[in-house]
Amino acid sequence: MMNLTHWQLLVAVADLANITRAAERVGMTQSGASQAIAQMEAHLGMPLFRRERRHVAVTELGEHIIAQARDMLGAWEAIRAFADENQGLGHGRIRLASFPSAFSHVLPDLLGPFRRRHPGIELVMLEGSDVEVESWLEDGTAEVGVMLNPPPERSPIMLGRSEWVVLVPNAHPLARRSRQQGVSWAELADEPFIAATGGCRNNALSLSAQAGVFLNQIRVTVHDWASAAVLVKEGLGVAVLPESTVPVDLAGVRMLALQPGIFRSYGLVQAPAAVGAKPVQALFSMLRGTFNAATSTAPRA
DNA sequence: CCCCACATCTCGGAGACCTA
DNA sequence: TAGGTCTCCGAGATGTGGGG
Repeated sequence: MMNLTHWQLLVAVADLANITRAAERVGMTQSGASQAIAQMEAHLGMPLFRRERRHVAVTELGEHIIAQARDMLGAWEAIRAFADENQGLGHGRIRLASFPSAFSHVLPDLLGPFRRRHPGIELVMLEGSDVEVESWLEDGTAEVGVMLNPPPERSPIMLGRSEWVVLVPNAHPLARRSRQQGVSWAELADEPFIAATGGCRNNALSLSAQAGVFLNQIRVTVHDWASAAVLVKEGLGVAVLPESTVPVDLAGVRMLALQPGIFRSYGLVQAPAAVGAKPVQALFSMLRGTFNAATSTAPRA
């Protein structure tokens, strides 16, 4: 059975001459795309692509089929545009406010499908601290925002949950501990510390204060979580950040649990004044479909 | 309408092959 | 030898159709 994604994949492979990048474009994994193409070729009973050394090329028969696939997708886009216009979704604007780490880690993957689905709706990104985001939602500057630990009464779409971890250089004595054994705030009080805020009031400094610990050796304060991780790698000190913001390929750094554990969750909420607006409804409807279908696989941020 | 069995799809991991 | 690309395989998720 072939679905719309299969046809989009076919056209993407023809455009990009690369199965991996075509898979990314249509939101599949590379292996899934490879199998889907093989399946389509089997279904149609003819090879559509030639697998060459560094790329894939369209066969003569494939050219004919892909041309028809383009026509078909074009017709589908026209149908969708008509449906959007009919529902008042042909044009509009959503101002989306978020703190920086969500902008860089979560929102690109999340909003791509919406942009493709509703090209007439403009998405305006507003970057600020978590305090600013809340204020923009209240005064109507933004229609939608990413909130930390959003209250259930705001019916948030939960985007993820992340554990706060301690990063230490591999050469540091604490690096000999197991991850689970972890490190307490008290043990960090006199360590050279790299304070990262991520643009949030919820950060290592506020969390240590809540734990009743004063960090005596703050060497540097940075805005970006990833920068703090790099500074740890350089041996400037230790840092405490949400695990999901730690670069996955960071060598030379050990990650330990913070004891007792602290978690942060974050979700997308609507501004009170925007509830009921059609573009916002369309965005939430699409995202709820995504997250309800796979709540256990919500992306990390 | 619900449940169950079967078919299909998608994913991650492993491995083969090739190039720089 | 490392890195990039593709295929194959097993497992889990999802969709579909039939029976009660």
